[in-house]
This record gives sequence, C-alpha cells and structure tokens, in this order.
Amino acid sequence: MARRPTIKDIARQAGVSESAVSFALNNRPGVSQDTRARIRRVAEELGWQPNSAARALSGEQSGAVGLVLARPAHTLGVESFFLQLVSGIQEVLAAGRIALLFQVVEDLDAECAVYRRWWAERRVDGVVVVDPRTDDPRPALLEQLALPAVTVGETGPVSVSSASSDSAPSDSVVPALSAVRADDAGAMAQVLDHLHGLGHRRIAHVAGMPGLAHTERRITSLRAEARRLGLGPGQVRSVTTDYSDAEGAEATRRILAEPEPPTAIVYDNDVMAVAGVAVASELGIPVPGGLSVVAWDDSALCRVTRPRLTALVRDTAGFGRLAAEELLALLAGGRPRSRESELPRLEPRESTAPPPAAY
Amino acid sequence: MARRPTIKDIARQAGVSESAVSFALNNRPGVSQDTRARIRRVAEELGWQPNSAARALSGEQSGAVGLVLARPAHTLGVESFFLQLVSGIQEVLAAGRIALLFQVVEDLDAECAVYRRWWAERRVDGVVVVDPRTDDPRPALLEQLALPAVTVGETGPVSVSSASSDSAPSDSVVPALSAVRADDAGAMAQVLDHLHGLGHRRIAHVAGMPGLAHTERRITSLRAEARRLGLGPGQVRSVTTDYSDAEGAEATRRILAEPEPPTAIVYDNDVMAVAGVAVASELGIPVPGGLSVVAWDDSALCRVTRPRLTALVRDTAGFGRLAAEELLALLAGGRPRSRESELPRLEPRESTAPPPAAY
DNA sequence: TTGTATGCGTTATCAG
DNA sequence: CTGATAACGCATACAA
Repeated sequence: MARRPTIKDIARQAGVSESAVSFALNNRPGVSQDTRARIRRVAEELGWQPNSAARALSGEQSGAVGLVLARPAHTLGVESFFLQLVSGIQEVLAAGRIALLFQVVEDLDAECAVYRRWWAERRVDGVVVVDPRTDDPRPALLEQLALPAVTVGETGPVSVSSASSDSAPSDSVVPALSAVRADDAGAMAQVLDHLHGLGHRRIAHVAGMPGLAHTERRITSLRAEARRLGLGPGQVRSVTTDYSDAEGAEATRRILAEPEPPTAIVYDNDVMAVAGVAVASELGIPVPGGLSVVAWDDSALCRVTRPRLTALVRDTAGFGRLAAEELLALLAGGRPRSRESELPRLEPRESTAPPPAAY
Repeated sequence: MARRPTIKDIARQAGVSESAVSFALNNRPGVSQDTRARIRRVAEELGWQPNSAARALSGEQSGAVGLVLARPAHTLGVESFFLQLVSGIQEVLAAGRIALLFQVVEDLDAECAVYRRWWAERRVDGVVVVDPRTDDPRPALLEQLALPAVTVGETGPVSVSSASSDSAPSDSVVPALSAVRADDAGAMAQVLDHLHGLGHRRIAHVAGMPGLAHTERRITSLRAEARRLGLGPGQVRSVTTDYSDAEGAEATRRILAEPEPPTAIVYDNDVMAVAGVAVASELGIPVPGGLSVVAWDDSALCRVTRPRLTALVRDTAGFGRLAAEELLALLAGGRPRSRESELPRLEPRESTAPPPAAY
C-alpha cells in the first residue's frame, strides 16, 4: 500500500528498458509512438508519479518554488492581500506541478537566511520576493546564489502620471531578477484626481512601513501629484506606520488634532482606513461629511463597514498569477524581464464626498 | 559560486572518509570525538547543508510537511485565521528545519488529489489537515497512504458544558491521525451564558459552511446549551452560510425580518458579524440597543468597527504551534494522540448589552 | 529504436 | 573506530 511504483516497475510491466520509460514519460525523442503510448498507459495504470527527490538529485530542478513573508506577527493577519496573492500564484504553479514552499519569518535577516538555506539544501528552483524595499539586500543575495526570482510589488516608472515612458529599455543592462510591477504613481494620481475633483485641498496620507519600496513610492508620488494639481507642500503630507490598526488609529488622531486638519485621508491598507473612520467618528467628525477616506486595496472589509469605503481595487490574484508566470518563464530558461500589472481602479463608495463647506 | 559543498568535499578537506563525515554530522556513534569536532568545523567553514533531495532519496524523510487549504477563492481573504495558524505552525517547524508546502485549492476532491500527488512524489512526510468535516474522506485516504497527519479544529467531546469527561480514553482504539481539538461546545456555553445572563431569550446563530465539523458542532451545542438554560427549541436557531460577508448579510436580513426576531446573533466569523451589524443599522436596529452581536474569533476587524465587537478570542497561532508539535511527534515515531487547545475566552466589548426592554 | 552504464549526494551495510 | 560499496529513482550519454 505504501509502496510507490517506479519506472523500473513500468519498464518490467511494459517489457521495455528503464530509459525507454524515462524518454516516453518526458516527451523526448528516441522511442516509437506505440511503445510510448503503451508505456504511458502502464504508467497511468500503476499510478506512477515521478519521485521528486530522485528528479532533483539527478540534476533536474526540484519542482518547487519558495515564498517568504517577513512580517512581525502582529501586522499579518487581517490583510487579505497575501492569501489572494498566494492563491493566484498557485493557480499557475499547480498547472505546472510546481509546489510552493511558504515561510513566515520575523524580519529581513531571517528571510535572507531562509533563501540561503533553501539554496544550500536545493529545496527550491526559484523564489517570489514580496515587499521590495528601497534599499533591498535580497536581489544581490539571490543573484549571488544564482537563484531565479521575481519581485512582486516593485513600483513602476518614476514619471509622474505622464505618458508611459516606454522609451527603449536599454537592453545592455540586464536586470538580475524578473519583476511584476505595480503602478503606484498612476494609482496615486487617480486617488488625488478623485479627491481634488471633489474639492479637497488638504490631504493626508497614512502610509505603511517605511523602507518598503511602495511606501516610499506612494509618498513621493503624493507630493508630485500635489504639485501637478497646484497644491502647496503644506497641503499634503504622509506619515508612516506598521500597517496595524493601532498605528493607523494613532496617526489619524494626531493628524486630526492639527491646527489645520486635512479634509481627506488616504490609507495604505483597509484595516487602517477602518480604524481611521472609527477615530474620526469618536472625535465627532462624520465620514464623509467632515472627512473623506480612501483605502488602498479593496476587501470585504471595505464593503461591510459603514460608510462603505472608497477603495483602490486591484486584482491581487491576477498579480500573483503574473508573478508565477514570470517565474516559470525564468525557470524555463527565459531572460529576466519586467511586467507591469494592470492599473488599479478607484471604486468610489460612500466614504468620499466634497469637503465641508466651512472649509 | 553556484556550487554547493558536499560531504565529499568535507571528507577530502578533513582527510577522512565520507561515511565518517556522515556519521559525525548526524550524531551517530562510530567516530572519535576529535575527528567529529574537526569534521564539524570543516562543514561549518564550507557552509555545508544537507542536500534535501539526496536525503529524501536515500530513504530518509523529505523534511517537509504539507498544508492544503480548500476554499473557494471568494471566501478566503479576509479571515485572519489561516495566516495566524500558518504562522504558528512555522514557528515550530522552522526550529526543526522542516519546510512547509502550502497549497490553495478549490474543493475537497482537489485537496485529496494533492495529498495523493504529494505522497506519490514523496514530497512531504506528513500533512496538517484543516477544516475537518462531519463526513470526511481525508482521514481514510491519509491512513491508506500511510501519511502521518494531524487534524486541526476537530471539535471536543460531545458532553454539553459538563465536567471534562476524560474518563480513560480506551487505549484499544488507536486513532489513525493526531488531532488538535477545539472545545466548541465549551465556547458556545460561554457565549450563551453571557447572552442569557444579559437577559437574551431569543438567539440566532449565523454559522459557517455546512458539513464542516465545527459548524455542525456549534449548531448542536447551541441547541444543547439552550436546553440547559431552559430555552425552548423555537427560541434558538442556526443558519449556515459560506462565511462570506454577502451571505452573512443576507442571513441577517432574513432573520431580522421574521415575526419574532432574535435579540442576539452569534456569527461564526468576524466578517459576517460586521456585515450583520451593518445590515441591522440599515434596518434601523441599533447595536447593541436593539440587537446584540457576538463574533466567533477575534481580529483587528472586531476592534476597529464601531461598536467594537464582543468576540471569542482564541490563540490561533498557539493552535498552529500545537498542531506542528503533534505532527513532529508523529514524524519522530510517536503514536497518534489527541490534544485539546485551550478554551477560548469571551471578550465582552460594546456589541452586547441587555435586550430592548420592550421585549 | 532500444538497452546498458554511470552519476547525482546521502545513508547504511558491510568489511577491515 | 575507519574506509570502501551498494542502494535510493531518475536522467542521460553511449553502445548495440
């Protein structure tokens, strides 16, 4: 019962050599059509599956890729982002019979240690790198280990809501890793257009963790977009947090206590947005009557709270699928490349409205 | 750079045989203390790590365990439960240098297929089974495959909030799988005691997916507890959902439209609870003034919405740690056994209060 | 087109 | 205590 069939069993059963079986099962030339078919049938009957260890050992790939999530325990949990991302990644991986090794660690150092171990143990053929940072040690490490990788969530071109500057990416500079990028600048432009169009002139941004590429990117984009819209530097500002509801609430409290509080706040995730709404209502500030709120990333959370939150909708699972496709392409010998995910869509709901008339 | 050191390298460097290295590195007798130390040092210098494929091939274990999550895509995402669980599992696994294979699939059949494949490919040494069902095909399959497994979330003894009936679990019946159980009956007793103590006599229960063991368990426990408290069968009822905010809202709408609506509703997860509060307020029913709400499982969600939700707090990461420990024990040759996780704690917040006086 | 021989890195079984 | 040697299952270069 616990014995798995091997190609030897198949060879014996089909009356051929082991190598013939190997060829037949791997779609390689060197075996006639009928024997190939016969071997296939026998393998099917016996329920044969390749032994991943043996495959990996004989120079092939391990048939697994890895994903490490480096987040302090208390910040993970509520965000739907990762499960959706992983779900999308797997959809593609499963089709190629690739397994996903998943690991949650506390910090970046631990993450790097995991990569080293996976590499040394030959556990994975490649990795998906999430939460890219402005000063990120991982690309260099992965390149050094020659471990194929795709980063997900790097931010797009630095241009400010301008025409896509796809001007001949110099082929001489080969990126070490593939990347699936998000156009945070374009997204921020949408958000600001929406708020500015409603009449908001003082806008705050409760961002995520400092050091993350997309955090920094959104912060600079906010300033750039403000300039574009003719808003002064005193009219927009960003504060960073750890993504938790606690820090989101705290930041909101500080911001609303200022002498000239903003009339709109953009939150970098859904949990903080909801926490912000709660803080505002405790302070007697109605949403959206006295304060407009936008959540970056949509979720059930944004739809079940009242008022329903205006949110940036991204196809997170699609993001994951894209990442997995790029990784598979890399593993198949393709050159590293960069792909842009589709621009998020701003879904206006009940939490955004014109600023109070008194303003 | 991309070459990993092998024991052969170590043997040459240390001037001993390969088998000596293998013995030294695996804490086996048959090698003197100094050579052992020397070999260790050389291995350290060279940064040697065992090649997992080679280990797995030579009859050892693969050094990986699996976890499959079978959930339709739209129901996963908001629940903090799984990331927390996984986080706890890994904490224990990482200490034993065991990798976790994680896969998200659509349904139970696909989940079983994954187990078969993992088994055939020798990918994992064991699995963690979540979302146990009342009529579950997985234990039989795993037993047939001789794949060590621990189920997490099975419900505790059938006794109704009685003294723990730990009366000599008959040793003759050896369970096939280890289990980490949750005392849903005890938890339900706490919830009903709380609500009954506040004065509630008509209580509804918006449960999760039918067929899940804990769903059925909570439903029967609700009835049993009601009997204990002297409530008639017409005064309590459960409805099942798919855990989504949409079905949670829909169920709430139906329940509140009944001729004699309940004064309290218990929701099987946080998202549905929040959705339920929203529906109630849309119908002009204040929470907790006109309706009390309890959420099963706490999360940031329960703390950021207003009113803050009274919730059953469980140490989900601890749950995961327990599961991982049991699995490791099983892999180490231990006998399957069943462990009870600690009883959840009811955290009263703002969403529960005495029922309206008019009642 | 087919069968044979060898290697992958490790563990395990034997001899010395 | 040590050093060869054979598996483990698969891929592949090479010989028939």
